[in-house]
Amino acid sequence: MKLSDAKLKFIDSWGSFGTHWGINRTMAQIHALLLISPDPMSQDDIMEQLSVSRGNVNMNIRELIDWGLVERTSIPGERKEFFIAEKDIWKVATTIIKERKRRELDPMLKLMDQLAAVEGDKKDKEVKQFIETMNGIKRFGNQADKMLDVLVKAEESWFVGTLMKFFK
Amino acid sequence: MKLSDAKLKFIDSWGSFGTHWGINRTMAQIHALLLISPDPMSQDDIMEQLSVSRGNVNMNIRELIDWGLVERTSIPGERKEFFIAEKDIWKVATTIIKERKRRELDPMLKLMDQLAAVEGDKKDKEVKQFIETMNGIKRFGNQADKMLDVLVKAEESWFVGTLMKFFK
DNA sequence: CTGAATTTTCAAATAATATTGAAAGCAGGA
DNA sequence: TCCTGCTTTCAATATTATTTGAAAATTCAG
Repeated sequence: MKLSDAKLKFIDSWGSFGTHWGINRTMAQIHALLLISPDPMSQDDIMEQLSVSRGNVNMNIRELIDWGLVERTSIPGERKEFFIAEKDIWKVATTIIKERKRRELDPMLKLMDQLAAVEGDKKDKEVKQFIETMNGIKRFGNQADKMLDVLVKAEESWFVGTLMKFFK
Repeated sequence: MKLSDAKLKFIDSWGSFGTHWGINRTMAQIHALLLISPDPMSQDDIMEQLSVSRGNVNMNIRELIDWGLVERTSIPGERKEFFIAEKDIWKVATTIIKERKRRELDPMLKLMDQLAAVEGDKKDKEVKQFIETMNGIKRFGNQADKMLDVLVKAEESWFVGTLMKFFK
């Protein structure tokens, strides 16, 4: 397969992969494009490569920066802004985990805490099942939370070396 | 908070939580409803509680069964089918992990294998960065894959007891 | 300060996705 | 077999999410 085809295929797949995980297609595609680009790219470069509008690129780049996956950079002599992606996949993954945990898991667990305090007769099977479900989610969520914290803080080398050996 | 309010809140939140993870709102809501229901529910029960159409309930229930999160059951004397959700959150989570791994991670890694074999001069920085990115994703993906396999096979008690202690 | 280059915003248009509901399908009882 | 109650399908419709593009804002060199 030629590089140009492989690039297209990768960008396309990373895009659909993203949509299955609640990330919009263009954002994932821009990320893919920057991941495989050895040099910084401008908004115009991205617009051209992906055939999307300036506004779209602008918004999604901002989002990527917000997530900590992309950063602005400048090229001496150029007026435009350029962008570059974090290339270390381990860092990419831990960044995403950290952000999603903060944005979604943490608030969810907070809510479960409130809901587990529902009033009502704990002998009533409706009430009982509800509380049990909330507690189950809380328990699991807190475990996941702790585990992800450790994972995110761990160095890749430590993680791979020690944990993998431990695991089998 | 009253049980009725808490239920609504939970169903609603589980629904939006789902949409952030590539799961459709109604499917997540049906799952939520069944999770907190101590008794099996029929399609009609679900339609009524969530105010959605029969077709919608039917399709999403099928999907949930497909995922292994819900199963059909019957109530003696009743002609209708009833449905019940797996209540053990640990099992729910490992089922979801297993399925998503199979449906998304595994195919992605297979693709990366193909793409990493791109033809072209490995001295060329475009080719080099592309291959490095593919390899990075593969390496990470394979680790995640192995780790998730262990996780999915592990018993909750073992996992919590041993791994958590290890993790500190 | 001026104006050209660049970036940002956001209402409107478009595209993608989910939902409805009526018709078709199916299973069991009489 | 035919009827009845229930389930499934799917084209039409509605909803939600994404994208566009032109105007406004910003930046910066001269």
